[in-house]
Amino acid sequence: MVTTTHASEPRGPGRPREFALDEALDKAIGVFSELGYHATSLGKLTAAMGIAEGSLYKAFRDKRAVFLAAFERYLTLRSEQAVRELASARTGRDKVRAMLAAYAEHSHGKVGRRGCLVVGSAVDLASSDPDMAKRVANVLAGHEKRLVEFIRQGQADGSISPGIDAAITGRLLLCVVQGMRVVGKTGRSREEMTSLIDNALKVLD
Amino acid sequence: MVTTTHASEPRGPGRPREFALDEALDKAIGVFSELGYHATSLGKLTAAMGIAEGSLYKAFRDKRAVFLAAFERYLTLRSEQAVRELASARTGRDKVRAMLAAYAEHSHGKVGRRGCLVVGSAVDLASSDPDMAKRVANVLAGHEKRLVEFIRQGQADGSISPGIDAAITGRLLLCVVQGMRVVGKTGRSREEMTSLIDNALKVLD
DNA sequence: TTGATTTGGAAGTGAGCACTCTCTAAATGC
DNA sequence: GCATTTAGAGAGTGCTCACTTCCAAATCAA
Repeated sequence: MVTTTHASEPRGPGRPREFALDEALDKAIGVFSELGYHATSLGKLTAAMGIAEGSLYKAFRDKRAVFLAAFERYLTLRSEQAVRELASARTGRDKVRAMLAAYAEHSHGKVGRRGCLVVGSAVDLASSDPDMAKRVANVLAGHEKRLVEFIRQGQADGSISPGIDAAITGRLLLCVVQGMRVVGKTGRSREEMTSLIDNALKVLD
Repeated sequence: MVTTTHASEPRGPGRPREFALDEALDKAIGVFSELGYHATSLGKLTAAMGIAEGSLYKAFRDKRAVFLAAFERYLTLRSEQAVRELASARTGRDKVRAMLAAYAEHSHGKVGRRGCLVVGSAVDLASSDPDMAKRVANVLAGHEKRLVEFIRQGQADGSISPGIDAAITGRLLLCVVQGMRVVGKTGRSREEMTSLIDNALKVLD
């Protein structure tokens, strides 16, 4: 089977890997998101990924390396999805709205209960793993920067009031979307989350 | 010394407890908030609380019971503090502002990095401990209800626009404050957090 | 004082953890 | 086809975990 992200690798010697790395990582994302890093034992991890412990340690140095790979893949997937969902948005305001809508969709029902891997990392690992803390901080800073850019763009295209402070408002909206992820962990409906969007957009006026 | 919350207990027979329960719980709140439930070992817990394992198990059934007691005390302390900080607020708008300000004060610097025990519980225990999940959901629902009441009060006293939907706006503000706690874990300055307050209040117009 | 009762504290215990070893299977290259 | 290389899988390993046990110390009721 396909071994890594690229289908046609320049196959070397040795027995080929029997499982798809990315698919296994997708399962890992699920367990880590649901239980957090510390509560996820290797038994649960291998059971979810569908591979034996030995095989997992052939592919990754240790548990932390698995988490790191899952974390990076999570970011890639979410980023790709964001690009898709923002494609149709033209004005800066539409882009902000699309971003809020994307978070609303991820913050209700089963997926909402599962939670966000970034938020989970921030809570579970930030104090014990300085490197992970830095990564999480970078991700949130990136989201913040993107929101600020959307706001500036909106101020340029006229869809957002020129009177507001883009930096502060961007940070505020970062809090809104991260907060949606936390509140979504307590089991909320789609309507409860999507109804927030238009109200949140009032900070752009 | 004093053993429990009430100084003058009707002392029974036996050797008196040598440590103050509430003070020990305050230390427990610190460790649990910083590391989360699963990453907090009994060794770290007893070291922080300043008591031996045997003594801890005399006072609590198990680790979960310690966490539960710390959780309840955390809620009590925060609630008492909230009452104090809201005392001077007269209008509904002022009460909402005071609540945002309180969260901003807890979401920067060292305390911000330590994180919120409720948010931590939501992320670390919600999926593995249904009872804790329910407790967290109840706490957030309580905060939401309070915010909604403040908004309704503000609409009655004229400090908040009567045109807005109190239920939705209250939920939105809940996301804002919980999000501040998440973002605050990545190390933010006081100014970064307090500057959000006035911008967030625009959703009341 | 004496006996009952409870705490303090350290040593001990079984379970579960992350991780490794070993052996077999399956691929490539000469 | 044989040597080499890598993957798969399960048994094994040492360690840490939550939790218990045991005994000395401290207090109260008689």
